[in-house]
Amino acid sequence: MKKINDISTEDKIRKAAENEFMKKGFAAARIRDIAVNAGINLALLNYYFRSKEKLFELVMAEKIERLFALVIPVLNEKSTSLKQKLVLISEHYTQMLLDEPSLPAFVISEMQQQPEKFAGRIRFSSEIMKSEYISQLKEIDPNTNPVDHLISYLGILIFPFLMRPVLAASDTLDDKSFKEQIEKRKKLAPIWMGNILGLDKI
Amino acid sequence: MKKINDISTEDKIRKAAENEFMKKGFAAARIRDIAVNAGINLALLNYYFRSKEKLFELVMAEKIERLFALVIPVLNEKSTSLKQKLVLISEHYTQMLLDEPSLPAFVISEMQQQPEKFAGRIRFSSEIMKSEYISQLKEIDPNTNPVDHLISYLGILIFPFLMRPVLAASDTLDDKSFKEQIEKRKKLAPIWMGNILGLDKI
DNA sequence: GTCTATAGAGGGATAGAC
DNA sequence: GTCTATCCCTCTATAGAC
Repeated sequence: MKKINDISTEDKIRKAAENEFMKKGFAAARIRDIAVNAGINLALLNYYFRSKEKLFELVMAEKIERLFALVIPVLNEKSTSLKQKLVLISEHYTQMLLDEPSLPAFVISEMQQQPEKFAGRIRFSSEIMKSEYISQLKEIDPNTNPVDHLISYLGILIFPFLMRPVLAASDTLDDKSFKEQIEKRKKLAPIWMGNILGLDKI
Repeated sequence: MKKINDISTEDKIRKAAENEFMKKGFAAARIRDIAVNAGINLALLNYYFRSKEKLFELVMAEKIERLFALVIPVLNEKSTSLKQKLVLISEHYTQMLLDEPSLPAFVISEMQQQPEKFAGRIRFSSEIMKSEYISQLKEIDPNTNPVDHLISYLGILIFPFLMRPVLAASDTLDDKSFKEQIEKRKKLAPIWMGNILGLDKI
């Protein structure tokens, strides 16, 4: 038992596991390294979490939530206009991604490599189809495909973070100028999406 | 020595390596499995390619080329309009991605996990900045950021393939309906990008 | 060029003392 | 709860016969 203000051993391991898995992915991650970075040893890690797999699933569940659940409350909000929703989504995602830039690549690559693990865990379009956002979109254009548009919007917002290694390899793109570029895109993205949806024509 | 029409051992290994690396990523891939799927054994694989690392780099180099180089000739073409370039990019990428749907997730995740290997290999924005596409874009709006727009466009085109496991997990999205959706997006994407760039206002 | 056999290292997991 | 020591398996890579 630790002092109340101390970080519990369990949380230290969890935190170290996040770093390791996010940096190297499941297959390349070493639970030995997680233990060292948590300041404990291998046996104790297994005492708390039973196996590498179980520890990974815990981390992953939280990351998925963080990546996808962000958008749901915004889409459901009754008091905001479509335009406002676009602005809010851009702001929320940009902030979260600047805080955790490698989150999308991590989730995407693990989803690709072990889709079994995600079977029950993602409820995406069902929640979206019932949202306020859909109603507002249908008002503008009854034939529109809302999931399609949302994918495009998330692509615009998230893709720069996936391409960052490419940009960094060709340009000399340091942290500062990347962040500047992202801040500009944060403002532009809802306008672009408005153009796609034809919002200015109303 | 094989018959001329036979696939050489080297190519059999290469092909099997592609499958294995694309499916599991570098860290989880097993050269034993590559050897088995190539119809040979482990020792022979090392005889041809020296090491797992070297084999991987060969595969990766080709995949990067396939993913990024596709867009360069289109951007450089002097005889096509901006609108036509958008259509061509959409068509080329859609066709390539339908042919090899897991290519982007593979490249992105390996880039993230081992950026060292890509240092010299990607020349992206330098080639783009000199292209015909840039001149045409500057005519419309001298203040536009062409790399930014290109990232958005590639995001729109590529992101659905990265999200596919998500879509498959929530909907029941089979191969056929995914392909239909992509074919629709192929036609819509250049229009959307035209809206973003304000092409219809000219 | 192609094989069998094995060296050699590293990783996940557990036994058992404290 | 936490540690040290170790088991045991799997993987890459190579030696050496054919």
